[in-house]
Amino acid sequence: MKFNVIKKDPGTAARVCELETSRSTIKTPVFMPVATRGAIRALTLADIESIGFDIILSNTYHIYMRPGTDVISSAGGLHKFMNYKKSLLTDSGGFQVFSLSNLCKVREDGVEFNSHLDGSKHFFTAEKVLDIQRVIGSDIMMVLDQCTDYPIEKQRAIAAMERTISWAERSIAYYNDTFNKDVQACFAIVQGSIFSDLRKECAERLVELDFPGYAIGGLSVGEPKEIYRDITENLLPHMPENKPRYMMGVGSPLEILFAIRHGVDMFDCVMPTRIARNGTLYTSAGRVNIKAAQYEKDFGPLDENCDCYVCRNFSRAYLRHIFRAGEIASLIYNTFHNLYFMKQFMDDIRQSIADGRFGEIETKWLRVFS
RNA sequence: GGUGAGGUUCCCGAGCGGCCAAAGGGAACAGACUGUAAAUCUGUCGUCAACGACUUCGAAGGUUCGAAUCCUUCCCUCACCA
Repeated sequence: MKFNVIKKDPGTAARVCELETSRSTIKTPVFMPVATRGAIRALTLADIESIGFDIILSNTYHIYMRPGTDVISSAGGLHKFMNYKKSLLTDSGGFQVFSLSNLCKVREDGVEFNSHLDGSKHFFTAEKVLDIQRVIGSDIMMVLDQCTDYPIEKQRAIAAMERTISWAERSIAYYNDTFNKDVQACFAIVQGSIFSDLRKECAERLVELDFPGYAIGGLSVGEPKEIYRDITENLLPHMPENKPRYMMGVGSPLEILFAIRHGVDMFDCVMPTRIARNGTLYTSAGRVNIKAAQYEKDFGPLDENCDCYVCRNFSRAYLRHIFRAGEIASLIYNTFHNLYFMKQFMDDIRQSIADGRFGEIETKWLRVFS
């Protein structure tokens, strides 16, 4: 993996970079759609390619549980299995430690899971998670971390952070010893919950380990926006400038915008696809709840400033109707539009940084989504 | 024509003397969703000057301190038999 900073915004920490894997070149800031189980919900890969995404995300835990590494290995990796040719980042399963917490137990040397599919018992260690990602063939692998809930007592946040760092130490040693760095990169994850001193400490200790990239985990898990902003703003200066910076699981346009301002390069989030399936759509005028009665006879396009397939062809009234009727096409159109929107949104921001007018574009989007 | 079952709040459907403005679904309306156990979840859902009052359970009478619930008559559905 190669990484270059192309342009820095003079007024903020926002920047345009190029991330090059063996499979594609990714211009950042970038939004990565989520294909947890090897498919973007409701869309085909052709849709993803037509929108123009150069990188998507999948999940180690889910792929490991089903179809399992045996199938993926036999298929020749996840890329071949799903016939995807561009870059793939895989989350480690650390988030599942948090979101499936009733099914798993964190221990010093790893995480004990009960499968959410059949209840079977599994054990993940820092090394095992990298081994699975080796089989998957991810271009960017994530280390096993311990994502914490909000709110959480500081003592527990410290424990989770220490465990995350200790797993990161084992991860980088294993990575350096057994992986081809040109083919697979490995990112560390900063934890520390909502405690700025912990975030700083965690970042500094992880930076010493010299990972190819750094992620921020454990944010947007229910904490107030003020806290998210505070942590982001204070943490970013401690993350290396010459390496990609990835905000995991974020998010909404405003939070992405804020993180970009402070120097974050990469984002992934289920929000655009999930809210699409639940009837909320992003437009150049803000969020539109397509279920609303006010659109019953609104025969105009969803977003007159959007030139996606959905906006060029269907009215709000029709989109509302097929959503209410439970038509599968509704999920497809809604998801397509929201991901198209996210792509345009990121392109718009990236272009503005390149043109030295990030502040102007930031103001525009702030107005739209506030 | 005969016999049986039944008519409940927008719809389906429970309730069968007081704890019933009436369970539970659905629909409708509004909201949430952030490294996906989510095409999921939450709230509202008779009226009003609304911690209280008023009008509802096919219709009209009646019994009772009190009825959607019991009795009488009527209207209407459905099933089977002729």
